[in-house]
Amino acid sequence: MRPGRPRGFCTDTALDRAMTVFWRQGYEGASLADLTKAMGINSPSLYAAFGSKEGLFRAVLERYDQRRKGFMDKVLAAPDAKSVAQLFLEGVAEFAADTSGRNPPGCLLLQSGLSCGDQVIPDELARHRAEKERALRERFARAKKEGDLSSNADPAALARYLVTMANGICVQAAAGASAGELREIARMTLAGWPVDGVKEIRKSPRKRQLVH
Amino acid sequence: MRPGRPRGFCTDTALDRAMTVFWRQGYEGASLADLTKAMGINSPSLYAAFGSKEGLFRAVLERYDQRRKGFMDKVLAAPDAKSVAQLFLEGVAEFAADTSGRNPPGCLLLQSGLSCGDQVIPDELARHRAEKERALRERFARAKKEGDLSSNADPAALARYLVTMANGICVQAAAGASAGELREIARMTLAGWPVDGVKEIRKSPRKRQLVH
DNA sequence: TTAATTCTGTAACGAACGATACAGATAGGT
DNA sequence: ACCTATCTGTATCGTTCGTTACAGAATTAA
Repeated sequence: MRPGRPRGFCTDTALDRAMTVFWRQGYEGASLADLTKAMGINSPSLYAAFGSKEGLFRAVLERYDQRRKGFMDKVLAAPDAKSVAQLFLEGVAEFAADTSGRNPPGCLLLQSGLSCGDQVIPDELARHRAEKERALRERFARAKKEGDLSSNADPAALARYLVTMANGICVQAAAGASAGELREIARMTLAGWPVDGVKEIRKSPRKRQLVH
Repeated sequence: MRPGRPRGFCTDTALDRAMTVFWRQGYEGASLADLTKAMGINSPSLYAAFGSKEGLFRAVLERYDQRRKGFMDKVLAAPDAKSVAQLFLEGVAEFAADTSGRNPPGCLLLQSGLSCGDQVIPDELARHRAEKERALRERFARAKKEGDLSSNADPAALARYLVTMANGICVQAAAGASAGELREIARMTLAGWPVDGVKEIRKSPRKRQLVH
């Protein structure tokens, strides 16, 4: 064991509590006073452990990814592209509306800093979101090779479409939408799962648009 | 004319410049120094005209709605529900990616304060977004009465679905998505315009889900 | 001209911000 | 027991925040 006085708090617990504050108030709206109070520590302890407010934030983001990894793994392990989409969207809808735990509604990767005085924060968050899009894209590319996605499907477009809807769902959740409403949005999206639609629109785009 | 020294700046121009700052940096990330510099005035002028930072922000929101009213009117005037959806989503995609003017990419109603230390700001923004959802909902209810939307369609769900996707598109735009990518997302959504899908899924939900 | 009114620029206010200096407390290594 | 290393709490740092006091400039009304 390393010499010196041992740390008097659990790092992960502290990060979870800080996460709630960033989630609810955003990066800039979360003051050091708010954070230290929620984490149950004083600022010198915070700075010794995480270096700075931005350092704490990055640690929170890592912790978040770690906590969400199980979900993404389950989604990516689904047997086919449509199931991946379904698990993803329904899971996001469920997660975004779930306030049973410590988490506010919505998604940390959106709420904590869509815009900031310092562009570094939104950029970092966009990178984390893009990571999930990349995972979906690669999963769909595999699905295409394995044949459960048609040869003219566009994995990149499908992944972008899904994360776009997922982000929209999170925004709705942050604005107070109910779990039922979010589930319905996911269901509507999946009902129009665009693989067939894209094929169709390429064959006869005008006709498709005039059908009601 | 009212006595006293006349105002030395154009209110609307000042609001437009302030809008850009709020849009890019968010409500809390936009300091008074940033705002007065962009607006080309000193703080006493700002406070005389708008009362406070929050007052300025609310004036900016009104100005934003005013500038976007033409778009929503055009959307709502479309002849049928599908056209409304198409004009709305394609318009949002175009608008969110358009940086030819002063506007940053994305949407002010999201970027300026999805989360804040003071919950009043996110609430106010959510109210403005909900207003557009309401307009779409009422338009779809009319479409249902007029018969160009099937009798089992849900206007509220359709409106919620559309604004959810629109918000997602704005998030993607803020993260740097290209106009082409956003247009494609809009196209994919419209290709799966869920009125048919909802009808279908109610008749045979299991079957629909197994088709790839 | 004078009085009344409103806006402008300078300069500064108290409060809150993120970040730290420092001394005391608590551990391991020898 | 002693030195070194790390963490904790108090108390405070300089900066920036939103906001305003004040005096001078610019206008109308009489």
